[in-house]
Amino acid sequence: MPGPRRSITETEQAIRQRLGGLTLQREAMAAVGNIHRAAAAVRSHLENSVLRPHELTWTSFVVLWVLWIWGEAETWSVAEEAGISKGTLTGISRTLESRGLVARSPHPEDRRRVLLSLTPEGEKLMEELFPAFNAEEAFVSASLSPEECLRLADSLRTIVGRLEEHGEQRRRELLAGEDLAPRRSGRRPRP
Amino acid sequence: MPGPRRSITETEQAIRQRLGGLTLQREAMAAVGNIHRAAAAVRSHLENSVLRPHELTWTSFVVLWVLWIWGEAETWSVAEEAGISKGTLTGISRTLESRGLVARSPHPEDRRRVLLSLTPEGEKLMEELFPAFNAEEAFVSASLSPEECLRLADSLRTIVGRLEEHGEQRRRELLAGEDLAPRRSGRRPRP
DNA sequence: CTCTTATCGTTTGGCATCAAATGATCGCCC
DNA sequence: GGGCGATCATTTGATGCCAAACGATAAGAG
Repeated sequence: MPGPRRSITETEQAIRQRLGGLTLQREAMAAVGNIHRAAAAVRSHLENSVLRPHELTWTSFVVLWVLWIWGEAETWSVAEEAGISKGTLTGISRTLESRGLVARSPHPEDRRRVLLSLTPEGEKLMEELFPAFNAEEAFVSASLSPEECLRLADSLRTIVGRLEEHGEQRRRELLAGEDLAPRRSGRRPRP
Repeated sequence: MPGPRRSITETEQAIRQRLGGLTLQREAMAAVGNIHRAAAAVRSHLENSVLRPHELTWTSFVVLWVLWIWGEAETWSVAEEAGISKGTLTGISRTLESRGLVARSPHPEDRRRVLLSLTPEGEKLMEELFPAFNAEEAFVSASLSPEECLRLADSLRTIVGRLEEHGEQRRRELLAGEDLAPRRSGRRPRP
């Protein structure tokens, strides 16, 4: 563990000094700033504890989880439920299929679509893994009371819901006047 | 926008059905499950609104932010403050340096270390960009009252603090008996 | 001084991730 | 039933990201 670490409180004091003159939404800044930090910390902890022996990443676990909860489902729906893009899901599900945890089958009525489901081994893994995963969820939030956990979850849901509902329009408004440089990422059109 | 989307509440009903027989920490699950979701949503919104015209990712913005708040700092400290690994910071700071936003200078007393700081252009950018960034932080959390924002931030800080304090020991305990396969990622020892 | 050990930042390998392009297939209209 | 646009999963290219290996330097022991 490296030496002198600045506490979060110290950080916020430094911010206050630096921004003393500016009007700003301090509450919003505190909330948003900590969401990403907490997400990274929790993800790292879970990947390096319960998921590590099974060589699963956070994302591949979430995909298994979605299939466990919802049963057989179409890929676009799994991607949305897991919060990843369809392209990412293609890679993840290929990996999980090669490990025998996930099965892919063609949609009976539409050959463009693909259905994903857990194999029996996948089910077995989740039945064994999920209690351990949940125990770690409990560990990371053990300093909060159940009521605080629910309030936390509720606030986060509110934010997600707001972005799902109004985010796209907001971005359109903000970027209306801009002419954006083409993104670096993404496939190039063939010449 | 794709068609029938399952609401979060529907999801949680399905979970209850699937896990009806298992004892589990539902509050913890709700909290952890939503942290990652909210973080991804917020990050995506900010990258695709205020950060997009400046071609900054979330992470590179955070690095600029840390340097803006703390001034000149050593790389390990910036990495920790930004919540990324040293290796990632190397790439980020190289990019930011090539764009003239960040300067690197050798430590006066130890030639292994490197000091990072904002260039005047970097400073100028942050003075202009931060208010817009903060306005979007306010937008994403506008459905919450200031008190709810503070409570949210506080709960998240509690989780981060707990993991910083007890996470490593917990992982050691959990993995004590396991013999882990070597990780897929990471540099290979030369033969 | 020489040797060893610790500690920097950087490099490297592998996966995750996204968005746009792409090809396959479907639905519809005439 | 032939064609045309919409919609699906996949491919592709670039970047983000981590952890371990690595080279350079510092600090300590004898």
